[in-house]
Amino acid sequence: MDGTDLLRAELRRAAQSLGAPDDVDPVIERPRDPSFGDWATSLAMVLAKRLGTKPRDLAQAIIERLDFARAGISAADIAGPGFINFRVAADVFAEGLRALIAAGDQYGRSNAGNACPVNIEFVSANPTGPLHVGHGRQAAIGDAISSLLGVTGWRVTREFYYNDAGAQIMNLALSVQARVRQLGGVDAAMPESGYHGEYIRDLAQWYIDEHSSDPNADDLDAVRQFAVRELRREQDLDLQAFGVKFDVYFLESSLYSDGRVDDAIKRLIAAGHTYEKDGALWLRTTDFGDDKDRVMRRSAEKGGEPTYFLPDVAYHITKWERGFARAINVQGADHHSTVTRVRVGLQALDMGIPQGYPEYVLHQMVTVMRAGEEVKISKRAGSYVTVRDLIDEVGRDAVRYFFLMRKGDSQLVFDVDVARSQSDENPVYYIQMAHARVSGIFRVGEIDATAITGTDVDLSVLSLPEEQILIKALLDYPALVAGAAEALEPHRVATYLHDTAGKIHLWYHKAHVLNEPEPILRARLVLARASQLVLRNGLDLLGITAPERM
RNA sequence: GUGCCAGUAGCUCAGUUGGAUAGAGCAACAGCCUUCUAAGCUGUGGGUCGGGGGUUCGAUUCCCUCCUGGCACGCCA
Repeated sequence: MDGTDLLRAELRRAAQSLGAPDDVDPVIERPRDPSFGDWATSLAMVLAKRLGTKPRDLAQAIIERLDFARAGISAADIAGPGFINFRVAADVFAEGLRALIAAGDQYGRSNAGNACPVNIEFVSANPTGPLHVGHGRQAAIGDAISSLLGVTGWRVTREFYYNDAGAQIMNLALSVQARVRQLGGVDAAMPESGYHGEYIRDLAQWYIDEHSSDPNADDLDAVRQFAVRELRREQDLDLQAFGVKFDVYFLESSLYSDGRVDDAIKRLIAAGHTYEKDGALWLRTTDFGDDKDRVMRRSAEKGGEPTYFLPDVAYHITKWERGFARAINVQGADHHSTVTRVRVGLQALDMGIPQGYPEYVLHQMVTVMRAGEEVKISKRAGSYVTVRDLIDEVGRDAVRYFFLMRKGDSQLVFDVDVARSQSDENPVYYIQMAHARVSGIFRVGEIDATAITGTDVDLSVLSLPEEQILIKALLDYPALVAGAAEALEPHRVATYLHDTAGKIHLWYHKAHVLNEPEPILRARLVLARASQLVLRNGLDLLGITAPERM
């Protein structure tokens, strides 16, 4: 509800009376320059050619057929090549502000999702090391998307998938084993593609401390379980420090232990899209648009094990069968190649899963700069910046905002030195400061903000340009949230908040509240309360705190 | 070679799904604290929207092509 529904309906009616087709859908937007009006439409320019008239003439004809009262406007005029600019009737803003405050922390919510269950998988780091900056970006984006879908009416499950089976885990176990033996004075070699991070040495030491009966780490299975458990614990601490909570932790190993991987093979074979070649079992993914067929199960001489893509398919079958009509995977762009394969694998089952299932939100890589040089992120080489490092250095709120302020599909340069040295000038403080300032009005004035309603207050005295601009921005919030949720783009919220915070600072600077004459005081308190609520709700979506004072 | 993403101010990035004079932050320069927080505000300078074609009333946005950077293309995960 952004208040344009009535206007849109009126425009449609007027256009149709002039011969426009039934499906005409007028685009209504904010004019670039606020002095043009409150809303604008390009309708006349879009329709002019089809109706065989000049844009400005058509605009005039449309205006003449508009019922201003029903559309909730007080004026309409033609500008430029054929725009129609509208002024909203004064009481529309006043009613909007009252509705905003009445909604409180519910302001911005909608019901687009209709309580439909949606699974959002993110982070899903292998338990082979601490979470690095790339995981941080993913955690911030995934959590924010979850929140966005939550407030737009979806029933959200946040899920973390542990790849705790397979070759990488074996690598991890062998790496720890080698370090244990080295600590014991044995000249043990690290595995070919082992993990060289410092934390492996720590793990080895802990293993020795806790397993006195196995000083040489001969029990590889015990080493593996120990390492996975400890690293999961570390990752949990990282996520906790970042304020991210998951509803479900799904273990890849469970897919094997409860037979779902085998089951997936049987179902794919039964569906008839498989064949054997060179001793391996293949899936004819080219039938579904892939550029080449994929191996599902290796040949005997290669071990006869399923390839990674099979548990991926089995895993996504569980999402579908657990009732998630919608599944969203937030992953780094380096996982791009899995998108087609997972979807194609699900299609090959012929079990009615939609073609675009699951949806993917791929974010581009994070480049870390330190001391003017790029830090290569490599778990195996052991050089990278962890999420915990960043949080310790610049704070949780700033890290969250930094990861969310850019579009996911552009690369992100995280300069650790800049983030640290300029933490006081990080944009997030600008937003939080706006919240602290309007909160300060209530604190200093000893006024209960929650008692503000706006009823019985004459809001027409909010006539400063800064006030009109701010009111419009606040009333845009629900549409902004709906758009960001639909596009799965939380950075829009970050951009909006920064923009709106600027309008609040401007207003705060220009217009005093306390000690003003009663009518102005009362009206401005309403605007302060509305500003506070929008900032608070928006920051909450991004997982960022809204301090009352700074 | 193929596919995906990106290229916008000195730097980092937005740009409401094709609209009006392309915007922020940082950096630079000049100002504003007896008044609810100066972590703020005001002003100045800064652009071939990577290049070239096309589509149309209108293109940073859509299509084609080329250039540059990133990622991915395995019986690795």
